Amino acid sequence: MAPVARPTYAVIAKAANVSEATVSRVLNGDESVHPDRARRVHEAVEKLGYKKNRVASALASGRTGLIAVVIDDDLSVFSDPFYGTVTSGVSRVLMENGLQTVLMVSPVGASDGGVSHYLKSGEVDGAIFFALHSDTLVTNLKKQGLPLVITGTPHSINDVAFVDTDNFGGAYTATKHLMSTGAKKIAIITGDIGTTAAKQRLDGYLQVYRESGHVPAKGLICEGDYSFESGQQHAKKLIEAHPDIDGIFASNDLMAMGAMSVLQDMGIDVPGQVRVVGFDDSMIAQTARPGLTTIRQDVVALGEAAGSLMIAQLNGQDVEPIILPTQLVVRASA
Amino acid sequence: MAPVARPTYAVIAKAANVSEATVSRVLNGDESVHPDRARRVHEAVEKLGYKKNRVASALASGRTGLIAVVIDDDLSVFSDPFYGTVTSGVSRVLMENGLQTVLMVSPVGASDGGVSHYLKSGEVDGAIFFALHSDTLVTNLKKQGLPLVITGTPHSINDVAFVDTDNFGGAYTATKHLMSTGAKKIAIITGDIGTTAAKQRLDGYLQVYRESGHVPAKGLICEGDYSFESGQQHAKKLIEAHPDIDGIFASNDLMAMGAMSVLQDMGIDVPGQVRVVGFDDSMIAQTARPGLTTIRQDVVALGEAAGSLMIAQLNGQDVEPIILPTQLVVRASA
DNA sequence: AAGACCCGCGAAACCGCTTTCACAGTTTCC
DNA sequence: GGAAACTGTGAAAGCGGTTTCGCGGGTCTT
Repeated sequence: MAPVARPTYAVIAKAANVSEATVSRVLNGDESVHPDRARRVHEAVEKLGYKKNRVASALASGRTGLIAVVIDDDLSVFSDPFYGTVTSGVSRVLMENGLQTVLMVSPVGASDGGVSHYLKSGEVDGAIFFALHSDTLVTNLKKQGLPLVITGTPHSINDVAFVDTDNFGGAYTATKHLMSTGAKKIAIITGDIGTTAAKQRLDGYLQVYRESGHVPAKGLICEGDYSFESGQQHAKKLIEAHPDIDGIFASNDLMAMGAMSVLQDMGIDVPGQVRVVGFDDSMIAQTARPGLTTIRQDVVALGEAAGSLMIAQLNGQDVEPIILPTQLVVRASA
Repeated sequence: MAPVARPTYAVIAKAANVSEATVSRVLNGDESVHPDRARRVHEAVEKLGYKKNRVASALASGRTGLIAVVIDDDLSVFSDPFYGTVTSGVSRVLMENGLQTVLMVSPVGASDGGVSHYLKSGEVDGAIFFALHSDTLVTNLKKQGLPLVITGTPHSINDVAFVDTDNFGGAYTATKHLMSTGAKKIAIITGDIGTTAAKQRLDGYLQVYRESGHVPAKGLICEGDYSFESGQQHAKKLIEAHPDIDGIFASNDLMAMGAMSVLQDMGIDVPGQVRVVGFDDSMIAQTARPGLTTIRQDVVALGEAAGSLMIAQLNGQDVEPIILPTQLVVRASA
């Protein structure tokens, strides 16, 4: 396979006139080697173009230099750029620290099955999960001492590192913005309420109402599922039941777009009659007509945060959850 | 780290009362072991919950079970869901074949640098590249005998496996559709012409003209760069220079959306006065108003094809490029 | 000045699996 | 009936690093 046999410690050791143990020490940054010898080793490495065999290194040391990124197949990996974007952020940070990203797109399910086995086999030094419906696998791995990071706030586990967007704050800002532009009767179309993100966004919305001293009228809170279609359906129902609605906060851009399309079809002016705010600041928010006012979350930064949390854990540091701020992006829709 | 020491061959061998060599044979599907002994091994494996240590296996056999997916950092990884989607398709196929995906998002550049080193170090059994600007690294690796697959048609290399969408056919269909719905003067906004995909789509467009016996008027061919803004700019210029244009084929949905937004701003009816067709059938095509007529490419299938081409090569089979068909999706814009 | 320590370094064991090699025990063939 | 050709199997030598252990020599104590 490889046309040129790559040099090994044996070769370097001979060239530098030291033992293999010393080569190992030098290459792993052991300070206790005499500078002269260290220099000789470095020169030999340089001259022979030596590159450590990571596999052999992994076997001997027990550290593979691989971090798994596990994406549940249930999630809408195929339509939502979110996962790819976060993962690229993760990957970059890991790479800068000499680690590689192993991507596992698979039904995660119970604590057996392929993914689980793989993770338990010690073939990775850590794992980064995306928001999962079940926590069992994670608790399981946690018990095994595998460094873990979760992207998205976990349901029940509280002793595991995680990163998330400030969903509450973002939703709060969005709703507040609707009010401050004059909306009085504001509906919310939530995401799949099984996700913590959807719950937190709903809470942010409710908080604004609470502070205003009012209570959202019955039926103003609709449970969507993050899809375009659910945005359409709920918008329709909302308008029929409450023709005087003047604001809609959708928990993601896609549902916001669905809602806008229905409103426009019904001849309702956006933002004249009804203001609409989404969440994500995805591509569709930018290309929409009218441009969709929305809450931007920095998805790359989310991935990078997840990566650094992993690095920190591998270095034995204690880690705190990271919550990233959001930003209101005002366009034409509200 | 691991709370429970995992069993090794030594343990299995003792339990099954055979040698370690035999355990290895059984676990690697060597037929020449007596069924009774094989059964004993399997029972021991089952009972002790044995799982092979892939690292040790990799060291001894030289096969890591890892395939790299290399995405050039130049590419718009962050905005375009394309890469994530393809990669998830790749990952699924590889996983089904007992391989893992190592994701490398990095500036690929010359034939040295991190990625290059990693790939040359024999730490992966193969690599899948996304369309790259430079072919040098690939030719280099090819020479080393590393199994390679390229997603997207490569520029110059012709002895390397690749998968691609039928860009020519898709563009041909798109343009033909514009003509068949009555458009006479059809412009094209191409993608970054440095990419083969953009070239092929342009060729498809030209082919329709050629067959119609006409020649596209000067200035009907604009070189965009796949961005929303470039769609806007070129649409504006086109309308100003040729007010009688009645069809625009944009090489991706994003530019098509840019064009549509400009047209609408100028008070030009789509599709009444100008018909617009995009390429990709991305989310924005579905959510656009009017819905964007476009060419669907099956991105997941593209990834799966890349994966299978890799598997085939690892099995020593000869492989042919795979070109996936496209499909016209008619919506309101044309 | 002698014992206690410390430091830098090499020998060698080890990580867990794969694969070669040789050896009995058969079977096949002339 | 004996040489030749197989067959199934275990012993052992790797794969290429990491890490423990102990040694020789220098430094510190007292």
